[in-house]
Amino acid sequence: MTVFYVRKENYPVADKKLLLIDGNSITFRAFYALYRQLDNFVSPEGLHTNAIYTFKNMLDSILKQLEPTNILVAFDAGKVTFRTKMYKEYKGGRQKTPNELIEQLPFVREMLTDLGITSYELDQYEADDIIGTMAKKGEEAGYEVAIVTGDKDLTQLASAKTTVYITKVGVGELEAYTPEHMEEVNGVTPTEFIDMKALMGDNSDNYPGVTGVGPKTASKLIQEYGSVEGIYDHLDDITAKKLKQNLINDRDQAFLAKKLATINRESPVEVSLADTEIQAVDNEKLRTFYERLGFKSFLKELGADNIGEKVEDKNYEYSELTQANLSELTSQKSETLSFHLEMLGDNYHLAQFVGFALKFADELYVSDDVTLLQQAPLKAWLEDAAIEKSVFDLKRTFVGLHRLGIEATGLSYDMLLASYLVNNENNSNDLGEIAHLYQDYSVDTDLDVYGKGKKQAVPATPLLFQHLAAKVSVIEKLKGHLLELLKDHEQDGLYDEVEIPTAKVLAQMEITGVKVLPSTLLELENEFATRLVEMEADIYREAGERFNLNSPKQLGHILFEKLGLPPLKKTKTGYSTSVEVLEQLRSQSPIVDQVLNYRQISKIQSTYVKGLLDVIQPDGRIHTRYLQTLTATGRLSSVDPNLQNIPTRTEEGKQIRKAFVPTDPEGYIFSCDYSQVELRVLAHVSGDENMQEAFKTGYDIHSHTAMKIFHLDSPDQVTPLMRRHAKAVNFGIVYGISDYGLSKNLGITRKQAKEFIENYFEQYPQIKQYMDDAIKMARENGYAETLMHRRRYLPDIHAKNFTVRSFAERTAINSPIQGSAADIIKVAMINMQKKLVELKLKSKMILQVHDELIFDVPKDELEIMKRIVPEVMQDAITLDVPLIADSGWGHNWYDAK
DNA sequence: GAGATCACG
DNA sequence: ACGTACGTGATCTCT
Repeated sequence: MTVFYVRKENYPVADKKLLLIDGNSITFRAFYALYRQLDNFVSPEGLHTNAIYTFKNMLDSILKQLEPTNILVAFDAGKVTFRTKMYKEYKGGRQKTPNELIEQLPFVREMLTDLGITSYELDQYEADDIIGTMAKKGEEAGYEVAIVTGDKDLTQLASAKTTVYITKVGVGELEAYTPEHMEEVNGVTPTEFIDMKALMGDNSDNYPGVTGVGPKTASKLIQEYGSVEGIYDHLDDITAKKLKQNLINDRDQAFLAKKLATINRESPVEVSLADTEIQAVDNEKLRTFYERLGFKSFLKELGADNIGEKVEDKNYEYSELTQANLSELTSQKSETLSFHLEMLGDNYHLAQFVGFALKFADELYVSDDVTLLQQAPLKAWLEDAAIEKSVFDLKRTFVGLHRLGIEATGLSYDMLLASYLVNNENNSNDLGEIAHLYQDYSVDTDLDVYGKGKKQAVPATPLLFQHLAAKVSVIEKLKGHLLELLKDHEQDGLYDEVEIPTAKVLAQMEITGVKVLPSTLLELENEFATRLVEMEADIYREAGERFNLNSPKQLGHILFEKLGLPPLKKTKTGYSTSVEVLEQLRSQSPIVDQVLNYRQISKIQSTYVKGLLDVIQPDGRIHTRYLQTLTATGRLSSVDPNLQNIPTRTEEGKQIRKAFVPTDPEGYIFSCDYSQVELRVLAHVSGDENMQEAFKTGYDIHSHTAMKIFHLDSPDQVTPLMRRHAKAVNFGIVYGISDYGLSKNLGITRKQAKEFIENYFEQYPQIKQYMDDAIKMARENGYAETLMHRRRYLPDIHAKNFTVRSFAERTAINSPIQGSAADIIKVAMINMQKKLVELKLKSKMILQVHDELIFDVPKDELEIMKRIVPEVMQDAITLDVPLIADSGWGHNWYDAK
C-alpha cells in the first residue's frame, strides 16, 4: 500500500487547497522555539537537530489544522536578490544566522522530500516571491490558498481566496489573517499594507521609510489617501507641518520602500500546481533519515513494521526481590549501583512508600516491599560510603531512606540535579519527563503511570515493576551524557562541590525541622479573629450591606459602583482593588483604610496562623521542603509550607515569628544575614571602582549612592528622602532598571527617574558597562551565567517583540547577580554544616531565606556560634569587595534580630 | 485551573 | 512608539 503523509483523495478543483509554507521563516522559528534544547538535540554524528525536529512537529500541527491537498515549501536562495540589486543595504546589518541553524536547512529539505512534499528555491528571489507567485497561480486555478509563515510581511497576500497564517508563540498555534482581520489589526486592507510599510520602512529588512512615521501615522494617512501615490498627490492637504516636510524630504525613500516591500507575484517560478501534489512517503528513506538524526519518537510513529530494533524496548528483565530470596543477594558485590526509592506524592516527608529498584552488575532488582531495604545486605550497601550510588533526586531519596531508619551515604550522582544545571528551563521533577528531554522515551511519566487527583493509584504489580525498572535503568543510561554536558558547560565543579553537597545539607535541615509552638499561634488566632469580626462589621456598616470581602469582584462593585470611588486601574476581569490602588484612594473614604487593614490581618490569619497550625507535625515541628531544582536563577524555594516568606515587615505579621522557637527552651534562634550581598556581587562582577571603594571603606551604600547621584560633598547632606530614593535606584539597577519602573516605585515622574538613572551611570560608569555586556553576552551565547557557571538560557533575547525582548535583557542583567548570590550562600551552608560537625556542636542549621541562615542553638553554644557563623558566611567566597554578615539572636525568631 | 492578591528576599 | 522593575508560594474566589 502506498502511504501518504496526509490524506490524499480525488478532490474537485473547488475543494483543492494549496498550502504554501515559508520554509526559512518556519525553520528559524523552530530553531529558536527549542533554542535552549540546542545541546540536547544532537544526532549521533554531531549535527544539531532541534530545528529539524521542531519543524516536523510544527508541520504536523499545520497539516492537521489546514488539511491541504497540495503543498509547496519555499526557501530563500541566497543573499543576492533583485531587491539587493535595487538597494544594496537591503537586509543588511542583520546578525549572522547561527551555524547551528544553517547546517540544519538541507536536512529539513531532505525530510520534506522523503515525506512527499515539494520544496523549492529560486535564484535571485526570496521565498516570499515564490509564495506570492504560487498563490496567484492557485487563486486563478480556483484553489483555496493557505500561507503559513512567521513573517507578517506576507499578510499583504491575504484575499478572499487566500488566508495568511502567522505562527504564534508555542509550536502549534496559528493566527489567521483574512482581509477582515487585517483591517481590524492595522486599519488597512492587505494591498494598503504595502503602502503602510513603504511609509514606515522596515527595521529588520533595514530600509527606511518616511522619518517620524510609525504604525499609527501610517495607518491614518493610508486610510485617508489610499496609497503612497495618493498621499503625494494630495501633499497640500496635509496640515501637520513637520509631517509634511518629512514626506517631502523622504519622497524617494518612500517610493523605494514601496518597491522593496511589494512581493513579486510574477516571479519566474518553474513549479506548476501539479508539481505541488502530495507524493507518496518514502518510508525506507524516511526511516534511514530518522535513524541518522536519532529521532526515536518519529521512528515510533512510522509504525511497528518500520521500527525494527532501533526503538527502545520497554520490557525490562528484572528479578523481584522478596523476603524469601533476599539473602541470595549477599554473595553479590559491586562498587557502584543505581537506586530508586518510589514514593507516591510530592511530599516525601509523609508520602506512602511504593517500592524500590536497584541495578548493579547489569542486574535489575525490584520490589514493592521497602522493609527489605532495612535488612542485609541492602541496608549495609546503602550505608556503605565506598559504594557509589546513582539516584534521581538525592534529597528525596535521602529523606525517604531516613524515614526507614537508613542513613544513606555514598550518594554521588543525582540525575535531577545534573539535568537542572544543564538546563533549568524545564523545572519538572518527574524522572520520565526529564528523560524525554534527552530523547529517551523508555520510561513513562508518573502522571501516565499513577494518574492524578482522585484517580491517582498504584498500578498492578507487573506494570509498577516495569516502571520502577525503567526508572532505575534510565538513571544509569543517561548518566554519561549528562556528566559530559556538565563538563562541556564547565559546571562539573558547581555540580560536585556545590549542588550535591547542598542537597545533603538541605536534607538534614528538612529532617531537623523547626519547633513551632501551637499555643502561641492559637493565642494569635483568637486575637486576630476578634479583630477581624470587628473590622468586617465596620466595613459592612460603611458599605451599607454585607458582602464577601475576600472577593475582589464584590469589593470592586462596592467601592467603584456603589460608593463611586474612581477606579484607577483595571485587571483582565474587572476593577483592580490591590494595595497600590487602595493606597491612593485612602483619603476619599474611611472604608478604604478599613479594607486595607482587614486584608492585612486576614492574610496573616489564613496563610500564617491557620496555615502553619495545619502543618505542625506530631513531633511539634514543621518540616518544609526546599526545592533545589526549580528556580531559574539558582535560588532555593520552600514549600509545604513556605518558610521563606514568614512576615517581617509589619508588627502584626512579625508576631508569627514568636511561635518559632529553639528545641532547648533555654536555647536561642540565631540568625545571620548577608548585608547587601547582591550589590556587593554587582560591585565585584562589574569591577566598578566607585562602588567597590564604597564597600571597601564600609560606607552605607545607599547614602553613598545618594551623595553620588545628588552631587553632595558629605554624608551629612543626605536627607532620609534622598537615601530612600538612592536605595530604590540601587535595587532597580539589580533588576535591570527602567525609568518607568523606578518612577512607579518611587512615585516620581518618569523624567526625574530618568535623571536619577543617568546620574547613577555617570557616577558608576562600569556598572553601565556591565549591563551592556551582560546583554551582549546573552545574545552571543544564548544564556547568562553566574560566578560559578550556573546558566540561565534566554532564547527571548532574540525576540522581535520589544516587551518580550526587554524582559530577557533585564533577566540577563539580574540573573548573574541573583544567581551568584545564591551560589555563595550555598557554599556558606556547606561550609557551615561541615564546621558544625567538625566542632561536634549540637546547634542545627534549620532555615535558609536567600541571604540569611537560621540556627537552632542550645544555650551553651551561643557564644561559639556568634563567632563562627558570620566568619564562615563571610569567607564563603573571596570577592574584590568584603562580604559582611550580621547576626542576631533571641529565644524565638521574633527576638533574633 | 486561572486570576487576583499579598507574604518574603 | 513599544510598556516594564528581579526571584518565589499560599490562599481565596469563581468558572
